[in-house]
Amino acid sequence: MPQLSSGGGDDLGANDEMISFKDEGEQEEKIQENAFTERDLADLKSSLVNESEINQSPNAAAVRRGQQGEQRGFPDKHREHLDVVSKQQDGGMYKSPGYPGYPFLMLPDPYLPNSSVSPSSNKVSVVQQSHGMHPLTSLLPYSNDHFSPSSPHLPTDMSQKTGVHRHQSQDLSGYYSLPPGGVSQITPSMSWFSHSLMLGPSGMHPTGIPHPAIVPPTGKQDHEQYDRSMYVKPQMEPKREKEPKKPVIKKPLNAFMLYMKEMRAKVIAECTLKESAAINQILGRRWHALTREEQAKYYELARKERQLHMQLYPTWSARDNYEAGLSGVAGEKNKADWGKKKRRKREKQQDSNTGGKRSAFATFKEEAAPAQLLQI
DNA sequence: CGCCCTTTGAAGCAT
DNA sequence: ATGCTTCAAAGGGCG
Repeated sequence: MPQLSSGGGDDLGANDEMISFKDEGEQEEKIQENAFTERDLADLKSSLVNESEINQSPNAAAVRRGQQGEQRGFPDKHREHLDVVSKQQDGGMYKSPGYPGYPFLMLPDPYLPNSSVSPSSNKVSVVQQSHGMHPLTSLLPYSNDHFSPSSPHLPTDMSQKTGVHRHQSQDLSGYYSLPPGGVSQITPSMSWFSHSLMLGPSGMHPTGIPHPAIVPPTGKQDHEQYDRSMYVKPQMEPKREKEPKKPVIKKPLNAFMLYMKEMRAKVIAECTLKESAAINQILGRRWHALTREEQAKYYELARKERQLHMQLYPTWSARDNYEAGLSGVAGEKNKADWGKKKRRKREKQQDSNTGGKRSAFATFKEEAAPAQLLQI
């Protein structure tokens, strides 16, 4: 996470990051900044008054987030808050989940332990949603009641302590049919997860059907790729003859990623841009413009995804994907590649510090009249 | 073909 | 403890 600016004054941290952007969208930027500064006081107050405003004070939600510093502080604060909340709800987190619509809670009965699952339903679910449509999207728009304990869908024994244990709970395995040894055998990755939740238990279905989350370790995995390879054409892998590569369990999506997934399509529709880098910039700005309450929804979702991810893959570590890289194979070569990548990044940073050449994309941004984007 | 770009946040690693 | 790095998604651009 972006390091919290320790109150170091610049709270518009984004400014630095957005310099080139600012040129283009100065007007909009100003408007937004003003709005932020205006909100600052109120924001500060509200945060001092009650960090649980999310649940308790809808009005406070109107208070928008302030400058970057505070914005950056929020997630942590909020996380604390969420922890508190989850502690409060504990024992009840999955018993009475805050999000009725959360995939976790959307497990269709057929996927519950004693139910049978029709292959067809599985197949359908498996199809990647139209791009930009995160499976979670269906949960959104969230309403306040997303935060109110309510769902009866989950078994009481799903409850857990806030600090989610890394070991497999019996209950879960019951629901997700995790193989006893674990994770290495099931490898849904996160789209994964949301998918799995909607589909039913786990990437590896009780029936043994793999999940789209299981990312083939063949370089950049996109959904299409694993949707196809994992579900549609299981037999269509001529290359695969080599040796079964270890699938990659992907990182759970963080709040912003979830937000992006949901909003991307919308943004793309609103402006005709397709370039992800540009879209992401817009989304980043929009993210900052969200109210705390709005963001809280995503933080909460992300937290739940992480928890479920931990439960599904107790032994998984983000580190696995470090060394494995996108290839999914943790070998010497990949370690080497990893090193290269690392080096590249450092070089890049040095470059930018020393006023290195600008990226082609920067140029694109300037030329592409981002005013259009900024409006969005 | 495969990396880059771009965003934020989580997690791992290095100091 | 703090700061840096990588990786999550996405898809056009580019060498």
